Amino acid sequence: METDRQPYRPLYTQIQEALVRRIVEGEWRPGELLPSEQALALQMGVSQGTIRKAMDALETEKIIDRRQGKGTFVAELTQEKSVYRFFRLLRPDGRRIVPTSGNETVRLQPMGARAALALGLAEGTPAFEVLRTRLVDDQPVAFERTIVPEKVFPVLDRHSPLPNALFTLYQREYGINVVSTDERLRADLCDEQDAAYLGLTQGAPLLEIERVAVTVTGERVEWRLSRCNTSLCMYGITLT
Amino acid sequence: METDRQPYRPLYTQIQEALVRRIVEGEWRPGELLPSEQALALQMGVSQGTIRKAMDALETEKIIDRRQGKGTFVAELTQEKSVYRFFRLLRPDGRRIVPTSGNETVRLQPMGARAALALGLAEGTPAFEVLRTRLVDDQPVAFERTIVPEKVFPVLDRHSPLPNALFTLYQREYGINVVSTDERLRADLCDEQDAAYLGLTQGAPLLEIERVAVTVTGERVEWRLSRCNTSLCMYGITLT
DNA sequence: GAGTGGTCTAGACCACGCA
DNA sequence: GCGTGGTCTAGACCACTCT
Repeated sequence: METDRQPYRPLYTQIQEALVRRIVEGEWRPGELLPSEQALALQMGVSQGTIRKAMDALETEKIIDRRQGKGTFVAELTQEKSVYRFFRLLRPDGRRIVPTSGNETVRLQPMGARAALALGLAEGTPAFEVLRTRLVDDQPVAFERTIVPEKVFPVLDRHSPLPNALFTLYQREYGINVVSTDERLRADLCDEQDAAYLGLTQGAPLLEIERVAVTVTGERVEWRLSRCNTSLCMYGITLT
Repeated sequence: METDRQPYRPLYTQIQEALVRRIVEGEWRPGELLPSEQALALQMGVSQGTIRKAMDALETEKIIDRRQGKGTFVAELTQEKSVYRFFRLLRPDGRRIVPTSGNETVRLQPMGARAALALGLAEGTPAFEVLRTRLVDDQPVAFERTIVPEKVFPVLDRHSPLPNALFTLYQREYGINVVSTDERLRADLCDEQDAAYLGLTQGAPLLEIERVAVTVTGERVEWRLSRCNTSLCMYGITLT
C-alpha cells in the first residue's frame, strides 16, 4: 500500500532554505562570517558537496559573499554595490551615474492609490514618503518619490539624512534584505511639479520609472516613482 | 629556474570553451543531441563532474538545453522562447505582449552614423534596414528600425516575410547565435515619422529603446531602434 | 530495462589570504 | 603553515524518458 507521494525535493534545496531561514532570523548578521563549509556539513549532517551546491544558489541570489581563503560572509549591501546593482541610469556617453541627492523631505502620510496597488496594501495605509531630487554634476536629472509602509519601517524619519541607497538602511536598521526590483518604464510629458523640480519646461519628454522592491521572503516593501530628464541621462541594461 | 607563471585557469573553463567552439563551428547544430556526459568525459579525458560543471555554465548562458532522461541539446531559438527572452514590452495591465508586425519593408543601403557607432563599424557600410510596425490587438504600439551589416547577413531580403523574432532567422539561416542585448532607454517626443506610423500627434511622449545584439563570440551584429507609444504599452523588467 | 541527466558522497589536491 | 573556499575525481544511487 502506497501513501501519497511527496514531490521530490533535492537535499541541497532544503539545506538552502534552512540557511536562508537562519540568515533571515538573524543567526548571522550582514557582514558576519559563516561557519566553514566543512563545519556546516558536519553540523547539518550532509556532505560538503551538498553544502556547496546550496551555497552556490545563495551566492547567485547575492545572499552570501564567498571569498577564497577567507570564508563565506552574509552579503552586506554596501553603498557602492547596492547603488550600482539597482540604479540603472547612465550619462549620455554611457558612463555610470553615482546619484547624489538634493532637497530631501520625509513625511508620514496615508499611502496613495498607485503605491498601495503596487504594494498590495489598502489605500490610506500609514506610510513614509521620501521626496528627493537626483543630481549629476549639480544638475537635477531625476525627481524621486519613494513610499514605504510605516509598519515595515517605523520611525524612518529619524534616520534623516537618508543614505543614497535606501536599501542599505533597510538592511542595517530593519534587517530587511531587498534582493530584486520590478521596474516599469514609460514615457510621459513634464508636468508642473516635474518642471519645478527638474528645471524643465512643461511638455518636455520624461522617462518615468515605477519600481517595486522585493525582499528575500518575497514581500513588496517599497514603491518608488522616478521621473527622469533623459536629455541628461538614460536607462541602460543588458538582457541575457 | 621558473618561467612566467600562466594565470590559473580551471579545467572546466577550458572544457566549456572547447564545447562552445565545437558548437559555434557547427559540429552540433541547434536542436541536435550532444553526446552524453559520460561519453564526453571519456572523449575529453576528464571526469563526468568536470563536464557537468562546464555544462552548468553553458546552460546558464542558454547555449544548451538539458532534459533529464533525454539528453543535452544545442539550444534552439524558437519563436516563443526568443520573443519572450528579449522583448520586454507589456500591456498596461502587465500582461506580456506577443508582437506581430505590420508594414514590413527591407532595403539595402549605407549604414547611418548612429547604427555604425553602436556596432563599431564605419558609417556607410552596406547594410540591410528593416522597418516595421509592431501591433497589439491591431493597434500600432511601436515603430522599429533594425539595421544589420550586409556582410554578416547576406541576402537577408530574400527571407521576407521575416519572422517576428529575427534572432531565430539569424540562428537558422546564418548560424549566428545572439545571447545578449544591450538596451538604452530614453523619452522623446513624437516626430512627424512617428506620428505617421503610430497614429499619434506630434509632441506626444514616446519611449525610445536603442538595442545592440551581441553574439556568443562577443560580436555586435544588429542595431535596433524602437519608438514606442507608452500609452498602450510599457517596458517591464526585474532586476536581481 | 536501458540510458540519460541530477544528486549525493568521500576524499585528494590546488589557490588564496593571513599571521 | 594553516584554514578557507575552489577544483577534480570516482563511484553510487535517484528520477525521468522512451522502448
